[in-house]
Amino acid sequence: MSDTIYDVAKKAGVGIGTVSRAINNNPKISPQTKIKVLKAINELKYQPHALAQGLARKKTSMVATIVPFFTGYFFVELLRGIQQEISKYRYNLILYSVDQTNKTETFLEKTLRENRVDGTLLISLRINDKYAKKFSDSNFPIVLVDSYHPDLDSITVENKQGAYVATQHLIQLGHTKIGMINGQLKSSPAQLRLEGYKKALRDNNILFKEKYLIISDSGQDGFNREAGYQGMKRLLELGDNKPTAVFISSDIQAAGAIRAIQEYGLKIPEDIAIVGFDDIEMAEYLGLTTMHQPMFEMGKLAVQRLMAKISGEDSRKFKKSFLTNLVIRESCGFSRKMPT
Amino acid sequence: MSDTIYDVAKKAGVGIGTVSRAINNNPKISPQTKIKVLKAINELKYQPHALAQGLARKKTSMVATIVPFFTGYFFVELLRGIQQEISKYRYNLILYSVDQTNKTETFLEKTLRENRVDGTLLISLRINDKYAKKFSDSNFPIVLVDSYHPDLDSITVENKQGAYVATQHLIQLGHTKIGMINGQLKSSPAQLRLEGYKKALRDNNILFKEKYLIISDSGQDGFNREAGYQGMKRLLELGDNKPTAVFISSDIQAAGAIRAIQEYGLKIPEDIAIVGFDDIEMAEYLGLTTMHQPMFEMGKLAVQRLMAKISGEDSRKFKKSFLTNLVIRESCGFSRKMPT
DNA sequence: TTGAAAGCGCTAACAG
DNA sequence: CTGTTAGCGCTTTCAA
Repeated sequence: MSDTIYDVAKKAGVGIGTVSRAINNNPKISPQTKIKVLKAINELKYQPHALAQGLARKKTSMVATIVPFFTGYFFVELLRGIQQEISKYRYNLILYSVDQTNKTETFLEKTLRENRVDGTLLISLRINDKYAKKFSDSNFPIVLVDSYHPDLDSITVENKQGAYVATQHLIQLGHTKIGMINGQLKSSPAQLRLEGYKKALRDNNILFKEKYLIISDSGQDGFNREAGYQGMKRLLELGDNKPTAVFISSDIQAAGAIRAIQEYGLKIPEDIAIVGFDDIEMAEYLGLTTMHQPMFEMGKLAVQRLMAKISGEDSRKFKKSFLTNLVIRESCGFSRKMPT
Repeated sequence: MSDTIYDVAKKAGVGIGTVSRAINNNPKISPQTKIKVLKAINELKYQPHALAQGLARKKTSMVATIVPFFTGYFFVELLRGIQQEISKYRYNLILYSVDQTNKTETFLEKTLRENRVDGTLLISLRINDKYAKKFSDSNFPIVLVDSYHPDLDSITVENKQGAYVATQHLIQLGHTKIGMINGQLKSSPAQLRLEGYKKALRDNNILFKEKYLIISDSGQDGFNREAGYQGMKRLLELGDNKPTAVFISSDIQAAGAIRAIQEYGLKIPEDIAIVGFDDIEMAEYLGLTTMHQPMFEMGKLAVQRLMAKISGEDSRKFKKSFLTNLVIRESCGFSRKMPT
């Protein structure tokens, strides 16, 4: 089929070892022969067989990225960052997506034992202690993104701070009846965002009211449109006692919530102000004030850390948490000049 | 490091050939020994080394998917379909993304010569004749999705029909001054959508006016927000002569166009009706009437065809074009009961 | 420096 | 049926 290292060797009139040295920038080769070999390589348009190289080198030049597809579109930015950075290292990305039917662990197991990849990136997905320990013990490179485990490298976002800022923003605007629509508490971002919300209330001497807190129970993890829609409906059914502002723990839920508000014939922000979390692309079109997560940067950093692990340059545990920042649009009553 | 086939063989007290047979469901093995081997495999939690397997079998169990990230979010659905289907075949997906700095051809070359994958899926990206011929000649499995080349398998969408239906819809609503905002004509979807638009006008005895046609010139290929924003501005600057309805060749451009319309203080659909193309998730929130493309199904089919090629079951050229269908929301003056 | 040869871990052909 | 052996295409000693 395609040419092998033997074809190149023959053409250049050298041994295969020499060809290999030429390819791998091995110094143990004279300039002349190197040129000769390179010439043969060019003429044959020879490319080393990736698998054979991988087998011999004991490294694959591939990393796995496991993402949850049901999470919505917010990981796209992350993926862009990952891709861009990964190609700098001349690595390839294998994408595994997890949905309700496939469990994360299948892929973790695969990634760990099949030797197909040199490392893995786990996105927005929980890893249980058993696997965390496995990875940790085996020293197999892994970094968690938008997920946290004490034993592993992780890159996260300041969920608590973000929720605090979001809630604080509502308070500064004069609101005191502030609700929250959250995802399932089994996810740690959901827990932390709840903490931030509560802390902001407390710091401002506003009493936390159970009835103002909605924990979505629809769908996978509650971070979806339908959940936001239902959640807001429940809040609106409180009638005169309903909150005048709501912190919603994801933009996608906020989108559903907006629909519910519209169906009730209410207006945003006059009747009810909302602030979201994530800053997905859609947020701009919804005019949604929200907490921006630097997904692209997180993706980049994740790759850098993973590469440091793979190359063995740096084996220390690494934890980084990015701050989120408030993006003010129209859903809280502010109206800044729109950027195009 | 991790166990090899030799460890299993030793443990089971058989030769490595027998282990291999057990793994690969080779019939030339007695049930008893197979059980014995499988037991050893389980105890060792042995997993065959993917690269070694690939090298020996001359197949990698991986396919490459090359996507343009600048195209926006519409390929996410496609990716979901691809992923879901690919895992049924126990294949892995390598994702390459092309942006302005990397050219498609780098990846095509890689995919073709590096033997890292058994086949490739090219998404929404043009392939030049030279490469098309290369792939065609080499018999290397490739299928184009949302892109077309006569020499290769391709799965597309009926762009012309879609544009026709979209324009026709506007005409039926009574519009006669109908504009179009299109992407760069170098992309074939853009060309075909223009044809469909023109044909609809012609069939209804409406004169095509050059001034009503905007070819976006901003950004990569014109299929982006900014392009839609600028395009709509130019249309609105026509003043009283401006169109009363516009067919916009992608939802993402429509999003930009909507912004422009709002800035002019005009209302949709009263002052100007618009219909988009793609039906990306955001369209629902924009209340955008648009042409829906069955991305998920396209992704599935693409994988099925690719696998048929890889397995050699079917080597005929395959062309399939999916119909798009009109999704009526609010941007044209219809208002159907909202689905939640 | 260079060529030859020994793996990397597996599959498949070949004897038995 | 089963064990042995020869590759798959490359990297990396080891002598020369």
